Amino acid sequence: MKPNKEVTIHDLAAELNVAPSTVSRALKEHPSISKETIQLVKKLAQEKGYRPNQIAASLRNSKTNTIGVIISLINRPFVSSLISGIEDTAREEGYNVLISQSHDSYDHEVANAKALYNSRVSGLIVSLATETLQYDHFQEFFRSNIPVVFVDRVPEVVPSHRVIIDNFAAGFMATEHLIQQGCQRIAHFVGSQHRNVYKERFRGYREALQKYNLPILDELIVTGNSLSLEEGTKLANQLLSLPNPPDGLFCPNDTTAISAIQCAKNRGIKVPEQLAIIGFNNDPISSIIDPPLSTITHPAVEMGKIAAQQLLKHSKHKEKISHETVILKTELLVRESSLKTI
Amino acid sequence: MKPNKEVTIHDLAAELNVAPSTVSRALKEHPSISKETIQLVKKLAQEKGYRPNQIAASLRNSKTNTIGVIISLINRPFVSSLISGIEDTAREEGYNVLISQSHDSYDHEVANAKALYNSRVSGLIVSLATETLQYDHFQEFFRSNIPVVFVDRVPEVVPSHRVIIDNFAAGFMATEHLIQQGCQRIAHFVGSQHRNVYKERFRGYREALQKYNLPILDELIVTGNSLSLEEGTKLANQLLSLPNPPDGLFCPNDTTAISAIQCAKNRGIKVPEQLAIIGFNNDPISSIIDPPLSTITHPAVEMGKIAAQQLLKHSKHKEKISHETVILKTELLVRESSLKTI
DNA sequence: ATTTTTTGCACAATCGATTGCACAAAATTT
DNA sequence: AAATTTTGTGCAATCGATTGTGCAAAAAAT
Repeated sequence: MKPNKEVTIHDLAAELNVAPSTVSRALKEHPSISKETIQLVKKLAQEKGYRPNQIAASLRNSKTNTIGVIISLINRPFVSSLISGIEDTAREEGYNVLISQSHDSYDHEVANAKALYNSRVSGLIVSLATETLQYDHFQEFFRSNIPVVFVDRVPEVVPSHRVIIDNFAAGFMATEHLIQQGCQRIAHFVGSQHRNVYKERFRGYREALQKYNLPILDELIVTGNSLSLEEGTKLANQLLSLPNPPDGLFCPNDTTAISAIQCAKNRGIKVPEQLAIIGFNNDPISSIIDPPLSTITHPAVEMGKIAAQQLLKHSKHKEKISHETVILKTELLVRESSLKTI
Repeated sequence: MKPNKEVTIHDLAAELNVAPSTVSRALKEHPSISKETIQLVKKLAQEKGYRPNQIAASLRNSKTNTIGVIISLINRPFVSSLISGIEDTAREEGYNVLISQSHDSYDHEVANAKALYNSRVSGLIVSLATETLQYDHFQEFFRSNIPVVFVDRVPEVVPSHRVIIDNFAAGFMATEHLIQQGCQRIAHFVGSQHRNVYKERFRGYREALQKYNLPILDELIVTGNSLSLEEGTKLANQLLSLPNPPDGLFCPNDTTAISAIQCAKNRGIKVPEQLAIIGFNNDPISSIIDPPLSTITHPAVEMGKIAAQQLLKHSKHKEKISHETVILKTELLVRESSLKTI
């Protein structure tokens, strides 16, 4: 008994007095191999516990059956749901998933892209770092015909496969909802304007105000970067310290919306009566906080699934040209934090 | 210009009129290669954009520099933090991270273990599925001397590397805290008794009661399985419908503690005055809910980092024998949900 | 000026699976 | 019965990096 040794096709071949090539083909049920041989090979493979060595196959085929993923930080509700969707779909199809975090840093993103490229991933799913402004680090993938699918935070200039939501429509919808609740002075936390998601949500906000003939006031538009809980608190305090504070607030994520709710409570400002708040993402926390947070649903798991499906489709069929963009549905989820009337 | 072709050491070798083996050694600064040659090779490698093919190296070395991870569900605060820690540490060391979700199913866990084994991971980090009762699917790793590190939810019978917290002490601490707040009838949501984490927390609960001469009452001990938000609500309702309801509750996770708080609020039961509640994990949500939830801190990110470090250590040094167990600190985090006295 | 040691590099096998091509035996056609 | 086609396998090269062994040239020792 030599338990440490892996069984290879050569071992099987030797035992059956056939060539390794025959074993290889038999295992794949190649038409030019007789049924009997196929039976024989498969039976022995089973008995001896043969496991195909993916590495060897990968080397030979220059294909790894592995999907690389670059995201900002796993440790965020939206992101972990996204990955969950990717992983489920990929594994069903026999693909592995290699993940890497950019920590929202451009340098990390570049390094991770290189590492994944060197690992010869079959495809790449990327949600861009906040910092990223140029996209040269994906060129090698394009050149090598390795499909890249961008999700959620996508480049605006690079033609590419994308799976996104309609951030403009969602931003518009959120703002319009606040207007319909009677808000007159609606504030907005602006995220990094390099990123489509925040830029578009902001645009939706502005267009909604215009449609209803409300002024766009600079003092009500405050700019954030990380949009973390801490930053949200800072921004909220800034707004609520205004001589004429807002009566509505559209936050581009739930995290800062939560900050705002807490900040308002601390200051004795009633939500939604004095300040109606709506967030974005429908994080689990949004339904827990008091008052429950109105928000925009974001189909994170589905987005991951579809991104993986797209990737596998392009990976298999080698459809090089068409750059597909899939736009997923979002919905306005009205809870108490924005419900002034009734 | 043929952009699709990858540069190999053979290309470099040909151009410099040296052997591929020399190039290989030069790139690794092997002592038997002259400084000048090393310079030359590195310069050309740089110029031609040479990228080592990990696959080829993996095949040759039977080492992939890839860590496999099996967890229940990425999409949970504790788990995503754990992975985040693993990924950061692994990548620093030049390792890739391959993730897979068991969805708390034994069958999935087995399938994932096989898939990762076939992918020839250099090591495996596992947090067991709730369902898992036997551990044969890890035998191949043990036999092949591939290090396996269990984290948080670890097998009790299999000798192995582990990174855990002292669940018994934590459970004791949480319960003792409630007792010290004056609770007399302390309830507990019991998780799956196959899993060390829930078993030990439960044991801590019982021992604390005994130490303070409080009775262990069956009616106050209700058993859950998924310990989800929904299940928590069900269990909480069950408890609060008792003729003589509890005045304290120790939940083995924050999720069910949140359910309990909301459930109590809905029934007009005051937390913590009528029902003091403490959770476990210190999920982000725990500080947001009203009242803020007392809980036990769980160093998820650190746990991931240490698990990865342990793995890499064992992977590199081939220290086969010693099965190390690392126990991380947890702390009682008292917030309002359990604070009866001043 | 020899002999011995050191230095620097090349050769060739190896990791395990894949695949184009060749080729003998069997089946079919004339 | 001879010629042709089909069927089933084997051979050998390939993917790209690694490494033990061997050998010539340069350096050091005699």
